[in-house]
Amino acid sequence: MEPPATRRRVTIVDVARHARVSVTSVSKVLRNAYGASPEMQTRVRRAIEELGYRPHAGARALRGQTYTIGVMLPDIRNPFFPEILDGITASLEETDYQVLLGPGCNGENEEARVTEAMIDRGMDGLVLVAPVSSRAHLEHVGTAIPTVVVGRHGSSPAYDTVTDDDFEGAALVVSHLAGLGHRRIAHIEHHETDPTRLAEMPNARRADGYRQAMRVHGLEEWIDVVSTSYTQQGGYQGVRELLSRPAAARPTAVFAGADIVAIGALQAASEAGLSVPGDMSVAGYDNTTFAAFDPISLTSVDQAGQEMGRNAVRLLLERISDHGRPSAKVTLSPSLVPRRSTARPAE
Amino acid sequence: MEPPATRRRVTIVDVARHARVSVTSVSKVLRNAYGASPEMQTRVRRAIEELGYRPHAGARALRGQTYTIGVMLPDIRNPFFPEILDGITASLEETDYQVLLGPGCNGENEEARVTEAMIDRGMDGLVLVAPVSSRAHLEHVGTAIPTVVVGRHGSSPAYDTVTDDDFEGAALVVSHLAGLGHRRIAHIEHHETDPTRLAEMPNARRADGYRQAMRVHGLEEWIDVVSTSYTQQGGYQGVRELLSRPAAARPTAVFAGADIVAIGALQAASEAGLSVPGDMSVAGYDNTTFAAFDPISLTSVDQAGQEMGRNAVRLLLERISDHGRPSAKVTLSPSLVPRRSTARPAE
DNA sequence: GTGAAAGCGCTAACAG
DNA sequence: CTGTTAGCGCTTTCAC
Repeated sequence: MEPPATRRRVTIVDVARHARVSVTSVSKVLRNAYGASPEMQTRVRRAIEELGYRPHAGARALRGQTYTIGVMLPDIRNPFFPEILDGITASLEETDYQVLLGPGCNGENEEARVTEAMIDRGMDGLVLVAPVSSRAHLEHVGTAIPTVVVGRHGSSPAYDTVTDDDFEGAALVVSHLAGLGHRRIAHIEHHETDPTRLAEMPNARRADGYRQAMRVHGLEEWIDVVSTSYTQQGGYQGVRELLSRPAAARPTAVFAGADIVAIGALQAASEAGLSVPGDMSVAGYDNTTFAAFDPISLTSVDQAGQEMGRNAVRLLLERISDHGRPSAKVTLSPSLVPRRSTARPAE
Repeated sequence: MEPPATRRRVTIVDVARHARVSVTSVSKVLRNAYGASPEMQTRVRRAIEELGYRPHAGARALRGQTYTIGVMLPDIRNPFFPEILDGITASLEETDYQVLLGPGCNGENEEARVTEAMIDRGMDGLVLVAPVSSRAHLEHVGTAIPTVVVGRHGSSPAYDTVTDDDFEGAALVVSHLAGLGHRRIAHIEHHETDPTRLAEMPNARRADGYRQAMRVHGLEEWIDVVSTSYTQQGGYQGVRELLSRPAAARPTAVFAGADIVAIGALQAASEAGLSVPGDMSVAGYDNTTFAAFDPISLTSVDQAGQEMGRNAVRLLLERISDHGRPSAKVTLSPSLVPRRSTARPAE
């Protein structure tokens, strides 16, 4: 089966000729720019319609905008991130902007490859969700192109920031569990050593929030953090480690730093013959659809991902239209969603 | 905090000047084109390195390639699709190509918006995963730009195709359940009315495969298809409907057309007080990480998503380098992964 | 083997 | 309000 040949693209010149106007006028109509009479507008729009014209983004990139927003998600498998994405795409739906995503990244090198690819493709703005890159790289990106960093603490003049109050979110979980009567509450965190990330990444803030809340509730002596990673595997290993201890040192409740971690934690508990919440309470973070899944029914912290996405777009569009405006930071408040995976500890 | 000003980009002219050669030579080195001496190559590469030059994709788009591959995924929440994506990105890792994803689509209009945006951005090739668009639109896309359609049956001269043998996959499930002694095996499908999609979409093929396999096993009289959708909600509704029947007409096993459907099915069974597999066996399709999750342990069909992605890239690169080559179709064989959610029916 | 120059489709400065 | 035109950064003839 021979593939059919491709036809030449319709250009702005074709439209201008067909509408019997200049290319400038067509360009103005395309960009809703000032200085095109209503009748000219309708003529041009009709010609565009009739010819099926669409502007070539590459050509636009050389002179102006491409009407493209790049979004970088760290892990497409983590069910929390689609929420942010939904907020972003919904906000952009009625505009001329198009969203394109980078493929999942794990590590600074891949992030750099993706962000640079987006810059090279003349994108008008970037939304970076929970990037792990160094502060210096983020500022490099923010300097080259309007950028919003989502889900990372610490602000910069070079980019805007939208974040959840992870410190408070962790406190909500600890308060909930302490209120149920738990004392030995353990936390499974994503291991972090880099000093910048230790200060800025959500996982580090959740661990800090956990420690602080434990102190506030007078549970200082039970502070118990297991360092693995924010993956299913990390949760599994974390609970295995907790269960390998002498019975008296085992926690009655586990606060997993993310729902995906809680999944692995539940798996390890199940394999060890423990019932949840009978033998052990488990709480997560992100309030993903998985947490709401009835047979699991995981207590979790809701971060309002869509709201984060909407805010990111608002800031980004503001900055695109005014490159000079001072950088801004938006912090949203999380809320706890109690479900059946947490209950009073056994006597 | 005032954002710092952006510097002018390094261009090919800067590189040429710095290396004391012509822009033509630099261009040749960039594209590994014929006609550049080894010493010229090293000089140019050194200049590129020293200046931190990266070619502007928009400018390239006007004359040649952009080294960008667009991937359209139908639903970022379905955990099967990341597998395909992994196969794609892994195959492209060592090349100069960059992958960009379209945001999740639901419906023909959104798909058209995304595919056209990708064409307008001068992408070199497209991988469309389980698109719902009309055949005509797919051919329109395939005519404009090298395209591989993944997970959809029916081939075309305008694009290449990679697909799983969904018909066989469904048969594997039915054979497994029939082998366990089940007679009343129900199937939850994604409702489809469009004639093209009825012939080409995987969900329709799975339903056909189910019916055919039931006949082969002499279970014709128990054929029982519930039409909902390939979502968690669809699975939930499907089982609710099955359970609303008189006891004698209820199935002892349910074949959900996708793991995400099985999730909802399990939820409905759980709410109805049924144990799985004690009171009802449940099987899915896609072998997602969720299926392997121990507390669930869902019997499922493995589609080798990464293999699909790798094949898609291979076909795409072939076609990019030879637009005229006849279109190809690759069909992969699925395999069954039995787990604890299926067992012999109760007496 | 190397380089000068045309031109891809668009935007924006400028002239009318 | 409308049109002419230079030029964005690159690839690609076509001379040399």
